[in-house]
Amino acid sequence: MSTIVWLRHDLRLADNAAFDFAVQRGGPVWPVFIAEPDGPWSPGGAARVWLHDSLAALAQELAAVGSRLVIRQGDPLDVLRELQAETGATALAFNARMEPAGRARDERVRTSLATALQIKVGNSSLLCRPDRIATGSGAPYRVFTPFWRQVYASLRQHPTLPLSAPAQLPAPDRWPASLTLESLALLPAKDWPMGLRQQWPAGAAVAHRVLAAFLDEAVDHYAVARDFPALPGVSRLSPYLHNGQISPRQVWHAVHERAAARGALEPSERELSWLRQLAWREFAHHLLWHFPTTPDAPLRPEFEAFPWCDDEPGYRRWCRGETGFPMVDAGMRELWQTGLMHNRVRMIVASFLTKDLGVHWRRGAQWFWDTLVDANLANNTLGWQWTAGCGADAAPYFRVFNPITQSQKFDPDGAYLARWLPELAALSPADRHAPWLASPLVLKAAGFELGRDYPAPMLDHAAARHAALARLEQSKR
DNA sequence: TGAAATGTTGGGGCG
DNA sequence: ACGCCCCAACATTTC
Repeated sequence: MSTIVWLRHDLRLADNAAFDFAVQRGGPVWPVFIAEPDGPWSPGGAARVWLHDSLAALAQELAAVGSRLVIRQGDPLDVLRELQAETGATALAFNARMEPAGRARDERVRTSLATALQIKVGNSSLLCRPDRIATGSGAPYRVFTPFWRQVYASLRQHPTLPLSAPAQLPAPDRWPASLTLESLALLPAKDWPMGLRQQWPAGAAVAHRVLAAFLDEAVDHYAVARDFPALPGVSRLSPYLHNGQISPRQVWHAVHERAAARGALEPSERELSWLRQLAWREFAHHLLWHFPTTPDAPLRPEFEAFPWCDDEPGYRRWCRGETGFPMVDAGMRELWQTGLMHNRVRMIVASFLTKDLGVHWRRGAQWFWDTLVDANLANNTLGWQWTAGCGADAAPYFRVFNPITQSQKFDPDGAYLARWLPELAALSPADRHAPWLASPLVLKAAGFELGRDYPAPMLDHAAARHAALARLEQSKR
């Protein structure tokens, strides 16, 4: 009796069905991570850095329970075959992936190795398996609210506790060879903001501290504070959820424990407003599962022929945060420097790219994929199709964000703008939202020159909005 | 999980 | 006292 545990997006010991299976079964356990050849949606630059640090943390966690992390590289099926031959393992356990390429590969591994190994496929990355939830007519959900209602009802009816972490993992007598983490070359050679790694200490223990701090200090204000990017109003758990350093079930359970601690049977409205966001993650995976072409193709087929603009210079200015619209640029610079962008700002920059610039949402999705630490195919696809208006439960195409109004509304004192655009800090908070509208005398007095210290706006928003609506009209015909 | 255009209402200044 | 205009505030429609 011995088990290979193949780890991917479940880099934790607790609430991990694969480890649970291996320990229940008894005998030595070989935890293995396999770096795969680059495919179309293989991890982007920021995600690779994050993966590097996450694997290092996992190796330490494994060492603490008497085990190790075996690192290999190559086609997973070949590598797993080799490992079986080397170790004599009799079982393989892993947690199912939800994105199209991962599902196909899992299926290939499962069927190819089924005769040689006992295989356990767990489900530890979602609260609700996408194939176990459907509308009354049996179709997949395309609208969030009814989806959420069903998820909540079913979890309330069948609450499940997170699995506990094994206190000890039985080690084999002899460890197979392992690559070093460094040899995977996940860290870029140069030119990457080092702030990124300081922002995101990796590991399950950190993830649980982040969660605990959020529940202590912020969850009760979340419903309001989450829209104000200058405030510490959001959990910042998404990178940990993506890698599985914390599981959604652990998060769900922690909120229910918090409610139980004050004698409540159910979470408060405020706590639910946050769990609702966790359910958006479920919804995104639900959609990706049932509509696997959506990373590249619009869910709503009428958008296949949409007249997107090929504005390459505009796209580059957007990427660099040099559009001249402070709220857009602040978000893009936060993204580049930290690997994360506040969700409210994500909607604003995404609207700017797809509506004001008219650039295809896939270009934006690709940039986010390369720069986000929490880059996740399901969430990224949902978010971009939502903004572009071509997805499930999407904002109608004509819903165009005004980057100035949004800025005034959600960063009224300009603190977020000043944080990421220090060149605007000398201006009064009111003038930061649209410096080209400020009085020239005031700008001069502040020693600020538009075009020198900060770019002039690259377009006229009102005109861009009309052009966007005209493109919609054009695509209808 | 918008924003702009357009419509309606009501208070107050004024002749 | 009255009608008229202005305009802010709010509501509705439209993109």
